[in-house]
Amino acid sequence: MNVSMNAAKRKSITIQIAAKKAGIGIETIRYYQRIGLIKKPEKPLSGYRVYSKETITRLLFIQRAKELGFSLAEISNLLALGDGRCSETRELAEHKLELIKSKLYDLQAIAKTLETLIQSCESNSAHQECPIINAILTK
Amino acid sequence: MNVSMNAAKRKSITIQIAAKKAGIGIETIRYYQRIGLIKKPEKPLSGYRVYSKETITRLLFIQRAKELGFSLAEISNLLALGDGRCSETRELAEHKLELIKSKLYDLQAIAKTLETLIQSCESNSAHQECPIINAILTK
DNA sequence: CTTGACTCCGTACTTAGGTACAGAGTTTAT
DNA sequence: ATAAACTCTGTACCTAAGTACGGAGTCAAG
Repeated sequence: MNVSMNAAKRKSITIQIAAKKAGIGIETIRYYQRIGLIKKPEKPLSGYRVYSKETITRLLFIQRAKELGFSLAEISNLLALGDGRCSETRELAEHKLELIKSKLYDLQAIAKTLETLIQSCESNSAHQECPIINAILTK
Repeated sequence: MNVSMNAAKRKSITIQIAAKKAGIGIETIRYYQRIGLIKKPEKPLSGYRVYSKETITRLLFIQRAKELGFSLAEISNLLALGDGRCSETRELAEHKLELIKSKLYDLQAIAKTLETLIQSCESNSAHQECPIINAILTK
């Protein structure tokens, strides 16, 4: 037991701390390691793996990109691109934006249809055949 | 071999024909049977199951409701409600509409962010650090 | 009457993104 | 020095909505 070990003891980032900092679960980190999205820190001959700030940053990047609708596979691509291939990154983003816009369009149509159905249901005070069921049946 | 068998022979609806009419795959029909979403037609002691028009209607209903964003579990509920419980049907539809609206809202925010990122990337003619990567990193 | 197409049934596999757990080792606190 | 808490590893399990497959039976045409 020497001085450097004492220093390490005080603040080395274990997987639990890394998970907390990144706002995800431990098992999720292990899962990301399994699929190669992040790499495992080297394991000291005996003891626990220690996580670096870079790994935390990477985990936060992954969270953020997920919020933007990227899949883990796409995030993997983004991370592989890194700096210097800005145009490829942009292409990925543009493609994803197209998909999102198309999804938006579909969802808007669906919402509109549902709203119409609900309205017709509300004005169905006679409580006859349910207009929603009927409308779905007779597209 | 009698007269009624001849009549049946000419146009009985086998699973393949049912699938075609409903615009889905055979295996999907079997899957719906497995999860109890539709029931199997009675099987003649020897021979193939014959599908009724009602089943086709039900399959079409399922397709249509799926397009409206209902899950198979929800569709199962819708079908169980049937007629006479219009208000329950309306509640299901209203709940689903809320979910869809919230999804819409999220997607709009995502699209806006992505658009901004792509624009900043386009004006990055100096080809320095990729603004998209940076922006995701420094949320 | 045989061949090819179709059906039935049960089971296993798929994708995406995790989540859970058992058993062994390690570290920390008392 | 020992118990509690944590980690590591591998493997199994989960949801949703199918898809695939193997083997046996059935049906229709030539």
